[in-house]
Amino acid sequence: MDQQRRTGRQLLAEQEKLGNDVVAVEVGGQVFDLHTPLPEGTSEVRAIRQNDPKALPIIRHSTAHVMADAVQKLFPGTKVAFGPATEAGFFYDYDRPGGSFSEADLEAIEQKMLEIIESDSPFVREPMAREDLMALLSSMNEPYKLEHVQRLEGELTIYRHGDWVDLCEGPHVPSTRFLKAFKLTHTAGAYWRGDERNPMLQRIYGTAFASPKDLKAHLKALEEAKLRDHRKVGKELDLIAFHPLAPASPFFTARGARIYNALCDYVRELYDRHGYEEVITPQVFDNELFETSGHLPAYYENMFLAASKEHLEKAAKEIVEKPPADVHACEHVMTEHFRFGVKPMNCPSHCLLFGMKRRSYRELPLRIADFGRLHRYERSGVVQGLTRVRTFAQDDAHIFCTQEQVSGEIADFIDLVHRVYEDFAFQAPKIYIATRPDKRIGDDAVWDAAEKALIDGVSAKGVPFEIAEGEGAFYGPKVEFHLKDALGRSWQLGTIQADFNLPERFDLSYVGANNESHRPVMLHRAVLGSVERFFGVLIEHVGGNFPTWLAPEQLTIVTVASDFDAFAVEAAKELRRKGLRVSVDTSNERLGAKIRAARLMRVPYIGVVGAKEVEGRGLQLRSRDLNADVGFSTLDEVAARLLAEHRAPSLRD
RNA sequence: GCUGGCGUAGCUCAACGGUAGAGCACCUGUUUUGUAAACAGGGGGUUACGGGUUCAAAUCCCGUCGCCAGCUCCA
Repeated sequence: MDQQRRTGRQLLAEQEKLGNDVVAVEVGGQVFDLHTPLPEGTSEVRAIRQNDPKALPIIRHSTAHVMADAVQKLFPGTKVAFGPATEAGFFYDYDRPGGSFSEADLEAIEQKMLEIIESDSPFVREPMAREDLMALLSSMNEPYKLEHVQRLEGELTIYRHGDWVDLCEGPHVPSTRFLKAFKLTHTAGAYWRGDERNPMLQRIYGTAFASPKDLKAHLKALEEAKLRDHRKVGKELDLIAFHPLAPASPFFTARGARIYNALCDYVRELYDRHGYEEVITPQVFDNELFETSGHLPAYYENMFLAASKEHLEKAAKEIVEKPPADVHACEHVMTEHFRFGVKPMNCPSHCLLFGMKRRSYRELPLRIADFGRLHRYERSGVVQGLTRVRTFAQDDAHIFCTQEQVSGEIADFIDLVHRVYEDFAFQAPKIYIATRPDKRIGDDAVWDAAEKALIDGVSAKGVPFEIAEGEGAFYGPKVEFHLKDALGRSWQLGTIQADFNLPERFDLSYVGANNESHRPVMLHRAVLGSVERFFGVLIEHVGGNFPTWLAPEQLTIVTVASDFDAFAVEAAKELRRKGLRVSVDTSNERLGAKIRAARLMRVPYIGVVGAKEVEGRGLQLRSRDLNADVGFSTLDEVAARLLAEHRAPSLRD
């Protein structure tokens, strides 16, 4: 090794900074193994120690190698594919001749991994010429790695530990003994290279940390997150229900509907202040609409089609009289006769509405809002609680405006989104700009303009964003606002999308100041996004403890004994007259049991009524959020206190 | 849709080839109660559905439906 290119280990040793907790080194933002020669002339390095955040992906990736080693030792003939570190741990994909891995297999693998870690085998990096590497992978009978190497460019390296070898660019921990805390968590199928046309491999997920303490904390956090799962909490609090006869289609119970409507009413108040007009549009349309909008060509597999008996008869008749040549032709005959489609989005009907009248530039920007129910057919494997359903409503609106108005509308909308998320005490959302997908309508020049409009609009606000390549809607690019659920899964909620395509397809126009006809731009936007999804994420965010302004029941009045029931009922009536949501528990239970019941339902306030309260015409009030008895209050004081929290924070006077 | 797992009372779970059970919830009674569970009694199940194996199936096998974790796809 030449003098100029020393390793991180050598450098740190010279500087007496080499502890036994150093995992790797960082030079100018790049991470190297301790034993890898650093770029020429490097004299300053930063040691990445075990507790450094940058150590985590290294530890996890190295653990993935050890897992793959263990798997191949235990299950000969198993081939390996990819095995990266992820946000929460790592995985490795395998092609196992015998099929999948069981729970028992995972335990055996963990045991074998412990042996490998115990052996304290150094990870060794080895640059290799392409031909040698391909020969090596062929001899190892690793077709996936071989295929991968053919796609790779630049310097190729392998990593060894013990007798195990993997095509890998590193970096890795110095030796297996640095892996001190790991757990294999679950298995899953995963397509090779993420493409569903490819064979499905077996994936084993695991996680690893610098110390057993960190691992334990992580596993505990996962357990706690599970307790917040909106499917569990939503059921416990009697907010939502599902029935097998309506798969992926939530029922909102009376309590859940209260919250649902409170969310919509909240948005309606904002609409009043931001110049939106709410409309109501049909559910089912002649499919000609969806031909025009592009949904049938580009969104067909997500649409529910609807047919009447007459349509079915006509289709049947044609099929009997002129039998179609194949399945495809038969499908065509049927869809030709199934005249109706259930709307999957509101935009087509809003285009119809815009086009029904001669429009003036004076009307623009025209902001049309719609809580219309949408139906989208989602494949059975993708649905999930409230966050991915087949029927939902959005706090949807379409803004028809001039080119010049676009950036102003985007800026206003971003303000609106941030204000709303603050009202729900969410962290600032992560913003993505989703660009043109492969499956799309419209010319590239139009997409160029639309993408530029969004990027300019967001940039003007100075908020950070990332580009999500190819993730746009089929009709236009999107700005997406993402929040995470209790399990750390990220969901798109709000969005604003620039659309130059639909106005074109619907031939929309307005009369300008110059008395000439112009094409409007259309912005699709939603703040909550899907109300269903927002509800689900919100349940998890508040852990079922809905703030007073959303709580289905704001106050439960409980009586100490049945003698006081009459006053309790009277008090509830009086408070309800003031617009509060109040219930009375007159069940034949002891006070403690009634309090417990109300607390389990996460009611923000509990009011106890006994002899003293009847006499003073008030309640002994307990606050859920303060977790304390707040003392005696007259009914007027109770009303004032609750009414102060009765509206969203930003709407309070 | 794909891979794997799961489906027993309203809920949480037991029984894992040999008579379907518990706690909570529910109903009825007793109790009149002061801040997280009073006591007693009672009702409730074609073990998701359909088929098969077996003297015997909740239990084993096949199919359908649904749910869960991922993958692919998306608000």
